[in-house]
Amino acid sequence: MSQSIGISNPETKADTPLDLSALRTRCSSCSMHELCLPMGLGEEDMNRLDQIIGRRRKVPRDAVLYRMGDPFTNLYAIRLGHFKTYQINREGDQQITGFHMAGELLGMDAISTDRHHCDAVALEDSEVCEIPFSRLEHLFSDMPTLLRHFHRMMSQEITREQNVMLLLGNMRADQRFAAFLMNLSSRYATRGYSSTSFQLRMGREEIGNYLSLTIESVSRLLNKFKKQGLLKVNNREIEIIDLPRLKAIAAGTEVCA
Amino acid sequence: MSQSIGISNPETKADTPLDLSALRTRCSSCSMHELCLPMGLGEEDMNRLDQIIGRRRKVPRDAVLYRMGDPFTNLYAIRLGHFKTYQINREGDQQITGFHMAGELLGMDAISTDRHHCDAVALEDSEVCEIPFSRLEHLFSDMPTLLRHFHRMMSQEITREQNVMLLLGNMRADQRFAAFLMNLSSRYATRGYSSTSFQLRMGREEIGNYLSLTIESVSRLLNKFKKQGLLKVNNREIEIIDLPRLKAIAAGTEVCA
DNA sequence: CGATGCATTGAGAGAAATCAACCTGAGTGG
DNA sequence: CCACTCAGGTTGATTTCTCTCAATGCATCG
Repeated sequence: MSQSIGISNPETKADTPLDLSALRTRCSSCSMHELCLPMGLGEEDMNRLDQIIGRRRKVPRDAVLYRMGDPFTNLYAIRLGHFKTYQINREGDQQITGFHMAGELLGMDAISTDRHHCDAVALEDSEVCEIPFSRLEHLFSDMPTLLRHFHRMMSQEITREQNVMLLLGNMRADQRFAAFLMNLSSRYATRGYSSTSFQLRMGREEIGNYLSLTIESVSRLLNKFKKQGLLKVNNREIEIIDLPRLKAIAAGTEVCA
Repeated sequence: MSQSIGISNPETKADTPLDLSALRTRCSSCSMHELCLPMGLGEEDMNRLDQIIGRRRKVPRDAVLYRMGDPFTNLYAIRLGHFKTYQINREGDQQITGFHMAGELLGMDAISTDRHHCDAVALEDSEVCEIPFSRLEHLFSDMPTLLRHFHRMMSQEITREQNVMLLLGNMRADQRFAAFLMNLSSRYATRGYSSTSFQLRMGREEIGNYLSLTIESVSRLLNKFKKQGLLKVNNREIEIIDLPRLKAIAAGTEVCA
């Protein structure tokens, strides 16, 4: 379960010149740089940010990026792939607190205590940029644009969690599930992917855990939505047929008999 | 309902010299300065922070400090009193996202979009310090201690919300309520108040809303805890008798028959 | 091929919601 | 002073949504 992550970076292999590989991993050439930390930075500032980034590392599926209680040294920007974060309570059961995709920042909850407050695990083979927080702090003093965007990202995390609270607090099962799908849909859209056709990177159990539903309930909901012609499902492949109605269900405007 | 807040500051009355009133409202003389934004600042830095703080203003009970959608210009540090923040969904029902007390910062969720994401309402007559965010940002560049603590406070808000997610996600009614009481208890303790005897500043309905329970359930739980000798209740007056057992219930270690 | 992991489907149980009645105390006004 | 209202809180009976338990299906894999 607690698979450790190798330091291997296969990109530095024989036939590729070193600087080319370095180039490929720079912020400026990353497809996420308009969403991620370097958003809005000029070329020079982006280079300075590049220089403090420890390394880009691969995180294989199911590997742990960090664990609750680990000392906090780095933030992680997701370059590629998907992660889940979850907390574990004393009873030993976990609560998934979020699913995260490329362009998002992991680890901000650790700043307050210098220890990570949750586990982060890759849902598929992924890549992250390691951002040493103390070095990032040094940049803040003369890169106000960077600081401002960092604050926006933290604030965004706060509102994201507020929305989950709303979801867990006052939504019925069908609303929750619809809201979950709508959320994925819009996040894929901002990343330039299809908003109506995508693959779930997490299993039913993980969806259920996140939404506080049982795996059975998730299965039943998926089936109900399918029967009502709202979407097509094939294992983890989702195609949304009736986006407006699904939105309406998520909003509570429409009830799903 | 939407009571507007007067600009009145009764402290500038005749027999009190102006600078004395100014002195009384400075960070250095505020009992919360070891919890609040100025934590860890030297005298000089604290003065600089003082200078950008717009005004200290009174917020009467039930008055709205800000409303969802309002443009974001200030953060608010609570000097005195209690607030609730809540979101409203399209169906019109509200979800309380937090109860906030002196020393805490309100409005951080607004940074990401420059609009407030929730309403903030005083639960009792309260006082806040208005902190113009753009002026605060100017201070960051040469007050690293301030910036660092600001980051800690944002991070703290993220972990606070994660804990609520855990609460809403996998706790039973009695656990939620016990966890709620334990949370208040420890927060009063850090503020130098009794951890076992305090007054609830919110009604049963607000507690229920926050914990996603009905008002009836809250009432029954209160009664059950009372019968089991865990606490004494008198309207909003709470006295915790068996703190360890209440903690155990919150943790799920012990079940409350 | 059975084994294993994940997903689906059905029947029954349970925790909390809903509905409804009632209590209590503060405030109001005759 | 007492009757009245009204909001907030309590208590009891019933319902409902989702969970739990159990069986089954359906892929992948050694």
